[in-house]
Amino acid sequence: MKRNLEMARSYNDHESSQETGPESPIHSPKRSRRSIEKRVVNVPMKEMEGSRHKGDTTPPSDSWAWRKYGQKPIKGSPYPRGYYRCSSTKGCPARKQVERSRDDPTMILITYTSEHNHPWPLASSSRNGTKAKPEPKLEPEPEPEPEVEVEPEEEDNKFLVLGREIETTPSCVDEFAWFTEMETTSSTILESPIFSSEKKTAVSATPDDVAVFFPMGEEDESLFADLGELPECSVVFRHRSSVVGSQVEIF
DNA sequence: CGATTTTGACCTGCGC
DNA sequence: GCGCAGGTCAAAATCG
Repeated sequence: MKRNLEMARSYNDHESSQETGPESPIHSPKRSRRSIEKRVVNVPMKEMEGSRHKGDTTPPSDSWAWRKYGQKPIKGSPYPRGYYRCSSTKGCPARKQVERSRDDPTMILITYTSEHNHPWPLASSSRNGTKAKPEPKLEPEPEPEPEVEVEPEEEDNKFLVLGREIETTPSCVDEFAWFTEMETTSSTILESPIFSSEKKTAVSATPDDVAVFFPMGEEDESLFADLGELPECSVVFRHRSSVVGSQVEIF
């Protein structure tokens, strides 16, 4: 593997092409990490039974296509960390890191990463029907939640955002064309009951915050029960100019 | 043959 | 400023 100046140049090109490139910009090393949101999810190894591949950093299967682009040994951890990029759609900015928990090797730590303007490509991780029982782990004491607290309330297009009932508006849908594109171009996603055409994809918004929901059925709900309070089929993000690196820990 | 994974090099951010 | 650790790239290998 010879990498010379060409390599170094590609980094710069990548950086400069972000402004004019046709594709959505993916994360650039130079981009401030403050504009990157992270979401950490713990998944029991059990969940991985249905995964296509096995391995230390093999992520649990979900409704999204992920392509591995790197793996690194992490200092202090006996397990390497795998780096995955969303390949469901072209230019998808979402990424995730998968590693075994050093404290509990039976747990897989998944860190979803995306730029703050992009929704989290979260979806079911238990499509094989495996019902992992809810982890008895204690929920960390409620600390000031920087994120929008959202509760899925399936009632047509209405949803609760911070206790307020919000209704879907067409303009909101336009704003999330990213998702629309996902639905039409990814067969993987179409397979998911979450994205089935009959189900309404609800989008709600407030002037400052934006939350997107994918209402789930009862069985889906039970599937996600083990994921704590973050239903993987829901997506929360927001429009805020100053985002302090938010990180949500499940469990 | 196209898509995905592996793997080593390189870049960036951060702490000292 | 330097070194380390984490993150990313892309060629080569592998897979389906």
